[in-house]
Amino acid sequence: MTATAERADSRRNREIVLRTAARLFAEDGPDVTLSRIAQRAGVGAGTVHRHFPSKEILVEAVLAEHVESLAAAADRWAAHAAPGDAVYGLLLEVIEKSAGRQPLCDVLTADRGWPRTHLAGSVVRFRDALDRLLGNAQRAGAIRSDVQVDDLCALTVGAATLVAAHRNRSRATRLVRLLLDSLRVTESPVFRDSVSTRRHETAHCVECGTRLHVHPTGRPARYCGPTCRQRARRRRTAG
Amino acid sequence: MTATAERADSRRNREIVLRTAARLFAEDGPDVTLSRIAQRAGVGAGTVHRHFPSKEILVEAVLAEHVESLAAAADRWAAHAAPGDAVYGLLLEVIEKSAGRQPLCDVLTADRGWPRTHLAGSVVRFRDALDRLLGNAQRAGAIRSDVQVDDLCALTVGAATLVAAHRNRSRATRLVRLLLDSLRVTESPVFRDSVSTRRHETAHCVECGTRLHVHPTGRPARYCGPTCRQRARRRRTAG
Amino acid sequence: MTATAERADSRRNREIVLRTAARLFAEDGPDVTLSRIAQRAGVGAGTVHRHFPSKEILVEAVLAEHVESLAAAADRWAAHAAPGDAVYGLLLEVIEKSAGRQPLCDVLTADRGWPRTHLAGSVVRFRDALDRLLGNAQRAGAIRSDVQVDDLCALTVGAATLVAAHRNRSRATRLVRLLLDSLRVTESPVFRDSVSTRRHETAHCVECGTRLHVHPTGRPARYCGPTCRQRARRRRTAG
Amino acid sequence: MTATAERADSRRNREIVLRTAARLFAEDGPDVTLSRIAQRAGVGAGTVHRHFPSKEILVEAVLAEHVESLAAAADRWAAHAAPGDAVYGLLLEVIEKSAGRQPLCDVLTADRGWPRTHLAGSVVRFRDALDRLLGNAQRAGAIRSDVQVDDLCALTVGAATLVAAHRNRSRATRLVRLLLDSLRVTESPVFRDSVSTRRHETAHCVECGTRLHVHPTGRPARYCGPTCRQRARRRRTAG
DNA sequence: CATGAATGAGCCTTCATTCAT
DNA sequence: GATGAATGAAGGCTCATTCAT
Repeated sequence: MTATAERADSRRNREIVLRTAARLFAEDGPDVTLSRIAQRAGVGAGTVHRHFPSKEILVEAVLAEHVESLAAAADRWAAHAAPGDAVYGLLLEVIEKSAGRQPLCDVLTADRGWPRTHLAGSVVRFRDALDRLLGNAQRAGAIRSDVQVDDLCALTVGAATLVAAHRNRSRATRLVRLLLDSLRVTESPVFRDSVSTRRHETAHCVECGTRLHVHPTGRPARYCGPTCRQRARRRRTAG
Repeated sequence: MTATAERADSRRNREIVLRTAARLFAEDGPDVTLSRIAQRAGVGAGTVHRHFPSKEILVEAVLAEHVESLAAAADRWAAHAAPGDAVYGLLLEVIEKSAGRQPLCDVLTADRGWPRTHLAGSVVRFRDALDRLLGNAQRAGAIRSDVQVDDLCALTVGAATLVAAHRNRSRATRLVRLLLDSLRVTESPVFRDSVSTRRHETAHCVECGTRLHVHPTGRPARYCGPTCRQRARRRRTAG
Repeated sequence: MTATAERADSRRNREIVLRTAARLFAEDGPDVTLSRIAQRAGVGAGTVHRHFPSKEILVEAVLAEHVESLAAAADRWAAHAAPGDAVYGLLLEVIEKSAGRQPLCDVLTADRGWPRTHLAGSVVRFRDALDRLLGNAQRAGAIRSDVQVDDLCALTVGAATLVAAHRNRSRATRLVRLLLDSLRVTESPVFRDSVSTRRHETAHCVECGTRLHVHPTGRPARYCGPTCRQRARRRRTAG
Repeated sequence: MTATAERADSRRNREIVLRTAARLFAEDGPDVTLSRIAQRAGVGAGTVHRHFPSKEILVEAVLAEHVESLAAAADRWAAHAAPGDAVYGLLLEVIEKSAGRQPLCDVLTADRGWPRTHLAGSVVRFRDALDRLLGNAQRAGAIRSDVQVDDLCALTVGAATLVAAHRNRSRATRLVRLLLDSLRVTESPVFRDSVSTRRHETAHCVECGTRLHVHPTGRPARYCGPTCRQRARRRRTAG
């Protein structure tokens, strides 16, 4: 298996370069030099070019991998959560994962011509998955019927930027949750053509967002358990 | 008075360069070359460097002027609008004006070390003005009491990105309005992830965001008056 | 006249770079590096690129100037010499001037696509002038009537190479003169096929070159054996 | 016999690489990359370097093989043709075979320092063989006595370039034959400076180039005697 | 011994900055 | 002051060569 072994070695290098590039792009923006990436990855400049013939292709590969993971997340949420939870859960996950990754914006919304088609495919996969989740949630009455997948993409991008811009990460997250709530159905005609009908019951831990079982009677629970309750108390008394 | 005449000429040149740079940065991103700016401004490369010794300084000057204008807008809203309207109006104006200007994000939130202190001062002025507006609004009960000025800054940045990322500008604007509504007071606990919160009734001019008096019956008004109705019509027919 | 003075300075630089490039191309072939040209010209790398935005453009400029001078020579000979002398004089001058400048070959004969049209124009000018001289000489009976301008171009290129290849320049020149005499009119049949060539019989494996035994009958073998046949097939199917 | 088998395999690989390199050098010039050669040869880059430690050595090997084949051709012509036929036949064969192979020029005439002495030896062998043929032909009166072997080498190189430069291969060949005829003996002074003089009447045996006595009347003789007439007939009937 | 991935020096080119005019 | 040519330090990319598998 000599050939296989060598290929494994090469693939590991590719992996290292990709990961290093992703980190540096996230940290320092898209203007990082290839030499720096190569240096940090511990390989020569030529190795980077062997795996990614041009810088643009490297950028695309990084983005593609990210979008790929987002699409996987969408599939995960679709499989394991109730319609309403799925969209919100996915959006939150995407926002968290994408915070600070500005070029991701371009890729999820605008369609620049990328040298290879791989990325475009991933984006389509993600948008389609998101669209399905959105449809399910709307049919379940968990989200306004006038929301479109483009709205969600732009919202995602904006929220990711918000999170990255905020000095306090946890406040940012809670703010994003508050904003996302705007998408839940209401009777008010904000998006002009919206016709809201039903209102479904869901509840999440105020601290960590875990879904809570809703009891038909009694005071609604705010936390998923003592851990989160205590954590919230600590923050209140600290503030 | 040759000296004075020359100084006037020089100042005009500075203005032209600044304005051209602002336009090109907005259009083509922060990687525009100085030669292009000089060429578009109709001056030589040396002139640009006389007024702005380095590219970073030019970038800072462009940002500073933008933030300056935002601060002025804040003052305007403070002077001429009710507390509640002022914050929302200002936020919308800032978002509209900043859409697509990504480096503005950095400046409003993170404090990168800029070569000259001018920009930092402008940012402080803006934040202070925004803070005052926020306080007024909160005292007037028009905005949640747990919102801080940092939240608003990050929100601004995120919304600006959202608007820039959305393919449909008017949908984006309406989406942003919907999100901003989340900040209005509710009976729900602070930053609660609020499945079971009810939204109260609000309505705003879809053109300028001014709050509208809600009549209990009849077709809801969409505009605050003929001026905005006409403006919206003009945009529709132009599109 | 400040502007004029500066432009004069710049033009001098351009001239220096062009001349240096011409010399180095002639001396060391077309693979000289731009840095070396810049260094020898006593300017920075950027200056070379200001005047000649790409290496190809620089090469073209060098060639164009050369061809330009050849065309001028053609005009000179046409104006000041008898028809017969003019062609031969021009050919000799062109050969002398072009000796050792191999890329000139490409330009006078083959039409590669050059980035700028300037060069193509010069070549056409030269060929037209040469064609006119040729016609005149033929009408005057000073040159064989079956010679075409393409023959002269190729001859020029070959003779220039000959001169450059010969160790003794003056012998080379006299040899070229002798050869040129072949073009003068004779009674012998046109372009007589005057020397016998005999081809010998051999065959080799088209893959590895091993000599093959030639069977007097049957379809000739192309490979020395199954190994090479298979290898060739693999390459063909690999595309 | 593993060692023997391996050695045979290795030698075949060497042959393949050499042949591929020769082809690519001829097709695409001397700037072909080694990777391309390796790829086309169906071997790895390392294999190329095992057989030819540097690119220059590979180039030299290609040239050496070519010159080797030219020397063999010289021997063949010496063995099987009359003195006059031999030189002209060889020159034509060399020219045909070398057309378009510019680096061959350098090798036949100028002595660049090649890393290995192999090539120099081949060149010497070729020049010696050519020299012998030249002497024979001169003694047979088939070629001007003032021609030296250096002249022939340079002429070869020039003619090869001419052929490569001409757009019409068959015209080029005939032109070259015409030029070669200049080397046949005449009564005119050696290497006459001939631009402005008239040519005198000469006639040569079409087969071996011997000068013929020109009768003022009657049909001009084509052959120097029965031998050459018969030889020409044989060739005509064989073709 | 073959393979092909890794290396890194060097190429062409760009562009912020300097400086002579 | 204004101009725009000159500068030269990187940046992206290539490719001959080396080396681990």
